[in-house]
Amino acid sequence: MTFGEARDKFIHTWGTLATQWGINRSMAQLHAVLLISPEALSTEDVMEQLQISRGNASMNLRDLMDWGLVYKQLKPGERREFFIAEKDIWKVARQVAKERRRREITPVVEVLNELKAMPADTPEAQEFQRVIGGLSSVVGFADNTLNAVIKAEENWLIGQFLNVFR
Amino acid sequence: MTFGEARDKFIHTWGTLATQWGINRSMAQLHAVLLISPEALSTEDVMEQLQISRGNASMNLRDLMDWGLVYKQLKPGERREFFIAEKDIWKVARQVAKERRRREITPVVEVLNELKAMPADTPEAQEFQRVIGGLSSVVGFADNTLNAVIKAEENWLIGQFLNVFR
DNA sequence: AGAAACTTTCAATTTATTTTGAAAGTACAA
DNA sequence: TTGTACTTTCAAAATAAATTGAAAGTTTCT
Repeated sequence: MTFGEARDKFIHTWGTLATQWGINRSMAQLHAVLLISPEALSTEDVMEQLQISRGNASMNLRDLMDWGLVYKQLKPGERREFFIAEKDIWKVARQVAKERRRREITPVVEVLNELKAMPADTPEAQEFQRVIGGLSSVVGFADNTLNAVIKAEENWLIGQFLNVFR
Repeated sequence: MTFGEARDKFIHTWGTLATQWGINRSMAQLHAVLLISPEALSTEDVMEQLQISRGNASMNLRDLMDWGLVYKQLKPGERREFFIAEKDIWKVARQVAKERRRREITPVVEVLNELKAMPADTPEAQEFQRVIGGLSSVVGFADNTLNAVIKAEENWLIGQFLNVFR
């Protein structure tokens, strides 16, 4: 396997994983390209490397910046903008955990808490409360796990689950 | 809020969360309906409650059974099939963790390991290896966390992250 | 064997998401 | 203030995903 093949395989694999978890493929692939690039890249660069349009690149780069995963870099004497990815992978993980928690988990926790306040006065309502309660603890676990990632030091996290292996 | 409104809100919220994490909305809503139903439901029942077609119901019920989240139940004297959801929510969580790990995480771990074997003989290849290495440990953490859910007792899991809160 | 009561499949359709590309916008230089 | 070199926006087009519904399949009963 040549380096080019390895790079393409990585970009492809990362895009596939992303779509399976509800993230836009182009955004993930753009991120992958920037992650493995030693230098900052221009919009033209990523357009060419991924064969995507200017509009697509512009919008997804902006989303990546919103997620705190990519920074704009201005080079002196250059009018166009360059982009560079956050290189600390654990910081990337913390950032993703933070955003997904904020956007997706927190709203669900709020709805579940609201629903918990409903009376359990019929068999249906009783079963409903049982399910809401159970899901609350599962979602709470997910929420806490994301929180752990957000707040944790890298070493603590890596160690945290090593015992699971042996 | 009436019970009907609460039920609808739950079904809607669950469907939204699912799509955000790459799971089909109908499948999640079908699951929600079965979860909160005290008795097993027929295909007709769920078709009516969610206003979906027979084909849609049939395919998604099959998927739910493939995921190990729903069981077929035959009633004596009834020709048609009834469906009942796994009621132990932590078992549901274990099952989902197991399936997503198997379908989505494991293949990525394999590709990352394959890519790790590439030489780091140029600046590009060196940066590439740095990224692959970092992602391996992040994906490894996710993999271990899912594994913990899969293997753990409910009580252990709930306790595991309580310290994060205080 | 045939009919009744159901379930499954899948090509066609609909809906949702992503992508494009050109117009509009912005910033700088002359 | 005009031109140049860019970036952003967004309506339209393309693509992907989900859904439908009717035909085909299955099982059970007579």
